[in-house]
Amino acid sequence: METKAQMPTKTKIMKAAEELFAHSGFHHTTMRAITASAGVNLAAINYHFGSKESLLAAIFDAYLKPINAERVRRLTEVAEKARMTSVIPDLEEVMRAFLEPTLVLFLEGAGAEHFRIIIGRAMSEPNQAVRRIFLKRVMPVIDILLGLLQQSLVKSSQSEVAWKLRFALGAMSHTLSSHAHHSPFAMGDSKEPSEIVEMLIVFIIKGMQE
Amino acid sequence: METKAQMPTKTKIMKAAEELFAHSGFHHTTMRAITASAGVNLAAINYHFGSKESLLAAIFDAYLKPINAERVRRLTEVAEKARMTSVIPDLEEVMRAFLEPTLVLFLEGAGAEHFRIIIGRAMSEPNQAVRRIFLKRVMPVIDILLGLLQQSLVKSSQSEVAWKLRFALGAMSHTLSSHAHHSPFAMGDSKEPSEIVEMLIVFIIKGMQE
DNA sequence: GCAAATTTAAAACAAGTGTTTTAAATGTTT
DNA sequence: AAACATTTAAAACACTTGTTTTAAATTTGC
Repeated sequence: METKAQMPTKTKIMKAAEELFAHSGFHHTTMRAITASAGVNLAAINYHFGSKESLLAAIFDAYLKPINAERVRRLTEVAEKARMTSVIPDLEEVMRAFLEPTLVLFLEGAGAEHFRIIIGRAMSEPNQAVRRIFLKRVMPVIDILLGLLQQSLVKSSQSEVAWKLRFALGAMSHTLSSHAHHSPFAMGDSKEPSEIVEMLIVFIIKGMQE
Repeated sequence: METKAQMPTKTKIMKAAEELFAHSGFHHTTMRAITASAGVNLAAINYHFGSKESLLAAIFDAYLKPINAERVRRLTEVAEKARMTSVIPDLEEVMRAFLEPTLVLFLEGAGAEHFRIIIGRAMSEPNQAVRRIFLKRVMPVIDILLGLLQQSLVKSSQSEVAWKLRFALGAMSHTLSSHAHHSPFAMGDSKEPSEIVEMLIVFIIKGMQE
């Protein structure tokens, strides 16, 4: 972490923490490692954020608030269209409304490359506090999504829909958190991020279809 | 953890560790918690296993050795059949040969209920040591599987096949590690484990198909 | 029965953890 | 200039971690 000379301390801390949380996980990343990497004083984290957990929550908010707003906006749009035309919402449209705002994390490698690993791992986090911080920010959107999916998948029971969504979220989170070090098998990196995202969406929609 | 009065200490430790690793993750589970739950002395882990990491490796071996043997047996069978009949291996047969031996962890709830959470989380583990222990035992089978998949998916490039497999493994690992506390959304538990497994396999095969 | 392996108890070790404190210095706002 | 917020330095705090040690007890194998 260089090139953050003129950033305010609070931002320097968040950027350094993102990188370290992504690389080593929440628990294994120490306050001292974060502040050392950020080039600030150890006490600065507690001064600005109150605690290590609140720092993570601040990072989640920074990324998830705009993403969630866009997810809700697009899901509402799909729901509205279905209501107006009296046709059940299209599965592909529903899933794209949820997936695409999330997967921009995969496309804009600039600042999001570390956070996408954090969020990709959050769902299966062993640490309960971390999981709680994550779920609190994601559950409301999942509820909206589930409601729409139950309309789209007319032949599937409520629990079948929920399981299909779980399979889909598993594929997505696993893809988000995949990076070189982490990869069980080297894949020809000939693929552009946009191609990977499109492959994932197609995979999920085909899998969910009745 | 009760009902392990007459077990040897080594077994008591492994069973207690399974439960705690599944519930709280590797890093967050302490040696003192394991030995207390097992009802044995703190020093017993280092006496029998040498270290905390070796204890985890022993747990992986106990489950993964028979599973891997069955996976290799079935994958070889499919490859042999394809060779004999001069027909490309069938995608569904290939994936079932890999998935079904794994997913028995989901069916036989008896002893495997904790380990399936451990293995489901292993792939996205932040802890590098844990990931290394896991990958060392899984990579050889993945290599065989990838080789067969590249024959089955004739229209897909090498990297497309690898990505499809990654999506599939994400869905699988996420399903394996799912349990009540961990669930972002309550799903009507009306589904039998065998139904869930079948839904997952169908989801994956449909998603991978060309 | 004897020797070896196992198990226990209790304590200590060395290192690392998040957090807090005190005091001084620096920056920003008004 | 004065008042306030920010940042630093350095140390300490209270606690937990995996591992090791020493010594005594118990069990097991031959």
